[in-house]
Amino acid sequence: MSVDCIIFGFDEGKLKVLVGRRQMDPGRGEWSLYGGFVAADESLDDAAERTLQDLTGMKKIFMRQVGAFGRVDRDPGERVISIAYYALINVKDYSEKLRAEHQVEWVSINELPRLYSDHNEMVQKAWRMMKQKMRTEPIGFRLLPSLFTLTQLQRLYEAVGGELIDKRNFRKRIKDMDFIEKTELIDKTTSKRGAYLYRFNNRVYNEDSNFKL
Amino acid sequence: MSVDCIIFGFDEGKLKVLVGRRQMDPGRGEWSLYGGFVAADESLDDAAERTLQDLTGMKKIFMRQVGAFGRVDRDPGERVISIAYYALINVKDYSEKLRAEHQVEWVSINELPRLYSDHNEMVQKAWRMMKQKMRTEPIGFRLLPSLFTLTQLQRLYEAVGGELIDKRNFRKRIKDMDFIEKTELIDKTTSKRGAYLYRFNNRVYNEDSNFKL
DNA sequence: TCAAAAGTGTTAGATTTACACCCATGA
DNA sequence: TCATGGGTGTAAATCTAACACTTTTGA
Repeated sequence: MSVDCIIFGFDEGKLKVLVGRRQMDPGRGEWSLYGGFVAADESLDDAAERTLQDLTGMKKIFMRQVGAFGRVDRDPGERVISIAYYALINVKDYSEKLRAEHQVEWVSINELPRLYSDHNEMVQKAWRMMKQKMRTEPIGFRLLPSLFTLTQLQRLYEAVGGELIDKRNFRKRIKDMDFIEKTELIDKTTSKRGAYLYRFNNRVYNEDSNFKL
Repeated sequence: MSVDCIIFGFDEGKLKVLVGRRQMDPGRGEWSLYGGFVAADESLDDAAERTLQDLTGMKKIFMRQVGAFGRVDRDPGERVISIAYYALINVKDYSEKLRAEHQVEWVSINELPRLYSDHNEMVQKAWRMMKQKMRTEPIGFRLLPSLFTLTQLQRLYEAVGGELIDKRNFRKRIKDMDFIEKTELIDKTTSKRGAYLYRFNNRVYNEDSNFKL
C-alpha cells in the first residue's frame, strides 16, 4: 500500500511536475513520481501529507486524491496498490536545497518522459481532475506567489487548460470577482512599464463565493 | 483491502441505491453497501466487477472508481482500506430472485439510513461524480430500459440533478442529439394518449459525439 | 525612438431561460 | 366529457467570443 504524489508547479509559463529517479528496486533509476508507503497507523490522507512534507518541507499543502491504482502487475516486485494524490505548490517556495537533496526536478507536463509503472496514467488523470477543479474553484493561486500579475494568472490558466485565452475577456472576468484584489504595487520584472500586482483574498471569497474561469 | 459498490438504479421517479444488512462482524446487521475483498491475483477493477457480478448476475455493468477510503479506524475490526466504485444498472434487468437472495434492497438516495462506517460518504461522493458525468456523457441510459419515453428521461435527470427541468427546453435539447432516436413505438403504460418511445444509438453517438444536458 | 508588455470596450452571435396552450385517449 | 399526461414555439435576457489600438518606459 503506497501513495504517489503528482506535485504541480508553475514556472516559465509552463505547468510542471516534480519527478525524480527512482531510488529503489525494482525500477531503480527510472523516472518516477515521489511516493511512500502507508504506515499501519495512518490514514491515506495522512500518508500523502507526510510524504509531501518529507519531500518539500512544507505543511498544509493543497492536496486532493486522484484515485487508487491497482493493476496486479503494476509493480514488478511484490504487489503494491497505490493511491495517487495531486498537490499544488508555488515553485518559488520550494527550497532548492531540499529539491536537490531529494534529486527531484521540475519537468514540463508536456515533456514528461516515460515514467515508472503506471505513473504517467496517474499524471494524466491528476491533470484532468485539476484542470476541472481549477475552472470552478480558486485553487490556481496556490501555484502562484501571493502577489501576481494578471498576465501571470492568465498564463497559468493557459498552461493548465492547454489553450490560449483572450486577454480582454480574461480580465473582464477577473474584474467581476471581488476577491481578486488589485494592490497598488507594481511588478517591473517582466516589462518596462510594469504591471499591477493582485492578490487572492480568501476571506472575501468565502463571503461572496463564486468562481468561474 | 476491499471494494464497495454504490449501485444506482432509477425507479418510481427516484434515484435509488442498493443497500443491505451487513452479514459479518463487526457491524453485523447495520445498513451497508455491498462489497467484497480484493484477491491477491486480481486488479481493483476486476474485484469490483466480480463483486458486481456476484450480486447482480450481470456482466459488463457500467462502473467507475469513486476513490480510496482509508481512515485508520474506518473498520472497527482490523484495518481495511476500501476502494469505492459506483455502477449503473436498470432496475428492471435485475433479477428479483437474486436481489432477495442477497437481501439487498433499493432505497431512495434521499432517504438513505445511516450506513456502516464511511459508506454514506462514499455514496455522496459517488453521487456527485455520477451527476457530473451524466451532464456530459450519455451514461444515464444505463439506468433506463433500452426503450424509454422522454418524460422518463426527464424524470431521471431531475432525480439525479435534484431539480426540476423545463419540459420544452429539455425536449429541445434532446432533438439536437441525433443519437437519441425516436421510434414508432408507443408506450401506453403511463398515459391514455401514449408517448413515443426513444432509444439511445451508441453507434451514431460515436460518430457525431457531443452530449450536453 | 522603438520594442515589448500592460491595459482597456464594444458588438454580433449563441445560448439559456421563461412561459401556456392544444392533443389524444380511456375511464 | 373530463382528467391526465403528451406534445409543441417564441421572445427576452444573458453569456460568450471576436476583435485593435493606446500607454508606458528602459534600453
